[in-house]
Amino acid sequence: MAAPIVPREEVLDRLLTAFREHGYDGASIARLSEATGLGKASLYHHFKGGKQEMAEAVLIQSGSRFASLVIAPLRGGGEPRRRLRAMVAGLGDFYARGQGSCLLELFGIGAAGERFRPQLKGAIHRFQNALAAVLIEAGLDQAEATSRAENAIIAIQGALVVGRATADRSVFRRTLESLPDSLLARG
Amino acid sequence: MAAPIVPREEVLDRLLTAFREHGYDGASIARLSEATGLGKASLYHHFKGGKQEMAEAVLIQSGSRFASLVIAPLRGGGEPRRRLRAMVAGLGDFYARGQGSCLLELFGIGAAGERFRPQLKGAIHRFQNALAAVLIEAGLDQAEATSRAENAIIAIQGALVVGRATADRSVFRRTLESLPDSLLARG
DNA sequence: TGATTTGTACCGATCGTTCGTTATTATAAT
DNA sequence: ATTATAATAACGAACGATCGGTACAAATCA
Repeated sequence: MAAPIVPREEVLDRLLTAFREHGYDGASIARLSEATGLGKASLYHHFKGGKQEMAEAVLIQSGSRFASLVIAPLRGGGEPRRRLRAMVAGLGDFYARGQGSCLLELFGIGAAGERFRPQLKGAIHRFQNALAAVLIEAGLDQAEATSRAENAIIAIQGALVVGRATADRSVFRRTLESLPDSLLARG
Repeated sequence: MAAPIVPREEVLDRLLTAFREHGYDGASIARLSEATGLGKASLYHHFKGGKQEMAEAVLIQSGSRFASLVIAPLRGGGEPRRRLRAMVAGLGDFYARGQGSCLLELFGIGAAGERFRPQLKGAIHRFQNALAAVLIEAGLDQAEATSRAENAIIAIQGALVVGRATADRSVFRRTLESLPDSLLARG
């Protein structure tokens, strides 16, 4: 069998970058072809479902990367605050320090929104549950922990949007830095 | 002159809705034509600059609507908390209670991002300044007021993203409701 | 009438997708 | 060890449809 010139993981990486830069609609097959170095026909060889399957594959890879970079540190041992700081570091990596848009935003728009909603929904709830579990461990009751976890996710998404619109990366950095304190604050 | 069947404001309204639903790239001229009830030629007669001019006009109308629904209540008289609650009501209207995406997100992506960044940036700063002014009046120092105002904007944008991805409108409502308290909290 | 708004047809470019074909390579048969 | 087979990987070219945009004449008003 013929060996792939560029491994699948690398292809998915480049697809992710392209989707992040242009959104689902804006990322044309021509652009995805250029971004991956694969011809259009080759892309369809690997993703028979076309653009939608490419997006789904990118979502899956992105999900497992999020799991290892962000969720895993939350589940690890140690003090809650320490784990939250590890999560913050993971978030910084995952979002390329604020430069990378979130697929939640990009795939939540238009026709893409309907198609990918279940996966987006699942990703958000997994994150929220993992985060709330740490807060409960830190002494908060279930309702408060769930609420704060949701607020944290909202803050992360909002910081990405505002940071991108203003071309100011410090927004994202500052938001991340404030997360552990605001999550664990008493009251 | 031949009287326009549908007034300009109404046309802009429908364009806004279409842009909100599909994003800049996803909103094709055909869709915009269908959404407005105007033929392509009519659209190009009113917006000689094409799609970009339509988007700019929508941004301008959206900006002035935001000014009257959200900014104006902040500048009005009365207690700070009262004004913040009026702002929250205005935000609910402006974003159609969370159903309408924000042009900040939609126009911040891809090619649209570069074109509209100055206007997005300006809109954010006007909002932030008006919000911070109220907080300063309520006794906060400049730095803290500016920071809280930014966090509020981040929360609003984040709530729109998360609410859309999860198809849960209560996220936006709850975020709005919590704004006055979190903005005015002492500490 | 004269100015303006609109519908229709059309443009070249690009969209997502598929076709037909050629390299490359692991496996099976000789 | 050599050959044949089958599978995978890659490509250029083209598909019909739609893209954003334009030309122009009929229709609609003052």
